Parts: sequence; structure tokens; C-alpha cells
Amino acid sequence: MSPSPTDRRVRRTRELLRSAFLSLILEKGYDRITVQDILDKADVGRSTFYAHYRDKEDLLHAGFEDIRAALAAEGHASESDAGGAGALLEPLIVVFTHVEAHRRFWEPMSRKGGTNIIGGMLRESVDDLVREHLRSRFPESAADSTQLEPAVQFVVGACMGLLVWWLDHEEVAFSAREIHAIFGRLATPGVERFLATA
Amino acid sequence: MSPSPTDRRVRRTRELLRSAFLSLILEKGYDRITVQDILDKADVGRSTFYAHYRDKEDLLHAGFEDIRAALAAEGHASESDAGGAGALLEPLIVVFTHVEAHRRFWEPMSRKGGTNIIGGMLRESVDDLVREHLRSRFPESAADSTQLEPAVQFVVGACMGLLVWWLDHEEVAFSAREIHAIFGRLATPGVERFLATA
DNA sequence: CCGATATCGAACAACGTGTTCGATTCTCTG
DNA sequence: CAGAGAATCGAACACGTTGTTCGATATCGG
Repeated sequence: MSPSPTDRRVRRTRELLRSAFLSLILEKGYDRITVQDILDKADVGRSTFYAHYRDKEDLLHAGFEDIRAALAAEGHASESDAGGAGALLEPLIVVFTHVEAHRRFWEPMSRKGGTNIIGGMLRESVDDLVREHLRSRFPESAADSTQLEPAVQFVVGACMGLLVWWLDHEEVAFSAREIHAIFGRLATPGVERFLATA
Repeated sequence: MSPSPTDRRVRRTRELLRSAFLSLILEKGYDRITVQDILDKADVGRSTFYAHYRDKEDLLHAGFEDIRAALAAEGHASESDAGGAGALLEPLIVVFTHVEAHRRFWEPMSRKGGTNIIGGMLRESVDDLVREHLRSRFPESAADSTQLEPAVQFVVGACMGLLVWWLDHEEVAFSAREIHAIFGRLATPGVERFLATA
């Protein structure tokens, strides 16, 4: 993806920007961050920023690659562990544990107003995970995308719905395992029935 | 909500702004609209706009009240029709038919980048609908909000997921009734099991 | 050491926002 | 229908943000 640049200055600059951006997200949320904020905190010249990234969102995408890759990897691991044995949707536990571990980062996702970019990126990862998982579990149904896709969108939407609510209500204090169990109980029966009848 | 103003000028101005705004949404999507765009199309003075609305979003909310009310009303009607008899989640058909009827308006909701405000407003309506419906169907479970809420968020998320996908893929060509049926098949079993065991 | 390259930083143009205020026009009421 | 009150106009303004440019300077890799 990003073939580590040879020049030390480039590495330095990108690292400064990336970490400044991250801490700003934790501190005030993505929407309220201004390019100037990033410049100040990273102590990097304005023109330098635009020499590396097109804009704020570009920087976000670049920085998000790590998280995305990590999630996908965990997903695959959990996938092959379970083989085809475990409960349907069991592999999605990685999403919940991941979000639990990076709660501070993902919390802004649930903010009512403003852009949903951060949530959108998590959604993409979940989307990939779910689609691949369902495809491998129901090879016959998977051929017909008007059969598989609705199920995928249904599961992803439901999952994101629960995630956002979970993040937004710290007082609820479910563990990742608990909320995932609830998700499983709610989603599994319908999805199984829907896709089993190929 | 908005106690129809007595002064004709006020009514006129608000109507001009509202309809200009709506046609702009249809034409270029919420995000790309500028206050100046609205002013030009409505042929209204700048200061006049700010005399009525705090900003773009305020205008959106005001204009959205109609849709919101309509949806809630349809929901209630469909609710009492079914009594407690019909299939669980049957009343949600109104959401799908509504979106189908106003496809042009809701389509921007599925745009990847940018704000999700429009979708958020639809979500709020669906949220109300679902919560009230589930509450009336499962009075015992409803008492415990850690029981009811996850189910609500699950259903709303799943519904929105399907809606967005549906809007985004005109080529799929499901009717409102069909997509709602799919939704029902996917959601009903899990929700019923989850909430029945009070 | 040196040529190439990255960074700096100030200045700039463009755009969007929201406010102000005096002049003008319209409406409701008595 | 007159006139007090209220709404509208519109231009100007201050402000913040964005993305670009360019010459001077610092730093790198070979």
C-alpha cells in the first residue's frame, strides 16, 4: 500500500502528521479538526501537508489502512479457526472486541450531527468481513447476488446499529462478548433460514 | 410545531426557502448546497434567511417535519390496523413504501462521502416507529430497556442497511413490498425469539 | 561533498459563513 | 384607509478555512 519511503524526512513528516491527527481525533472528533490544527500540533509547514495529502480525508484514509488491515487479518484468522463449525456469525466477535479496545477512537462515530466518515470506514471493513463469511458458509446462495447481498446489508446494518448504540451508552456496560452474543441471538435465526433455502 | 405565522410575508418567505431548498436537494444533494444557492433560487435576501433559520441544517429540520409527521401518522395507522394480529414488523412496510415514493429525495442518503444528516433524519423516524411497535408487542420485555433497546437498534440498523442498498442499486428493481418481505424474513425470527422470552 | 529533494513560511485568492444596519416595502389593525 | 410596526432588502463586513505558489533554507542519499 504505502511502500515505506526511503527519505527519512518523508517518513518523519508523515509520522508527525499521522500521530497528530490521531490525537486530535481522540481529543475533539474528526469533524471539528481543521488542517491548521493538524499543522500546529504536528509542527509541520502548510505546503508540506499538501505535498503529501490531498486533504483531511486523504490523511484519514492513509492512517486507517493499518486498522483496516488488522481487522481483516483478525477476521480471516477467526474465520479459519472456526472452519465451518462454530455458530454462524461467530467470526464477527473480532469487530466487537476491536471496537471495545479502541473505544476512544470509534466513539466519535456515533456523534449525531456531522460527517459519518469514520463510521463509514469501519462499516467497509465489517462489510468485507460479513460478505466473505456468508459467501463461504452458503456457497449455493452466494451465486445469486440478489440473495446474498440483502443478507449482507441486513447483517452489516444491524451490526453497526448495535455498535453505535453500545458506544453511545457507556452506562450499559455490556462486554464485547455479551453484546456479540445478543447480536448473534438476534441475527442468526433469520439469516440462517434466509440463506439455507438456496 | 410551526404555528403557521400570521404575517403573509413570513409565510411567503419560508415557503420560498423551503421549496428552493428541496429542489436543490433533488438537483445536487444536500452537501453541495450553499446558503447562497438557496438565496439565489428562492430570490430572498441574505439577512432574511438568517432571520428565519440559524443555518442550512435548521432549514432542513423545519422542512423535514412534514415528512416526519406523515411517516409517524402512517405508522400509527398501520399499527392499529394490524392490532396485534399481523406479522411482527408488518407496520414497517410504510417505511419502504414511503422511501419508494420519494426515492429522488432519499437517494442522496446513500452517497458514500459527506454528511449523513438526511439519512439520520429518516433513521430517527424509523427509530420511533420500531421502538413504539416493539414496546406494544412485548410489554413485558419493554420494561427492561437493556432488553428492548438492543432489539430496537438491531432492527433499525438492519432496516437502514437494506434501505440504503436498495436505493443505491436501482438495477435490482425490487418493489417496496418485496424488499420489505425480505426484511421480514431476515429479522422476524431472531427478534421474536429474543423478545418473547421475557 | 554535491546535486537532488524536502521543508519552511508567508502571502495569496477563493469561497463560505453569519452579522450588521439603514433604507424600503409590506401588513395587520384600529 | 392611515399609520405604526414588522419584514425584507442588499451591500458591506469580519471571520475562518481551504488549497496554491514560490523563493529561501535545510536535509538527505550517494
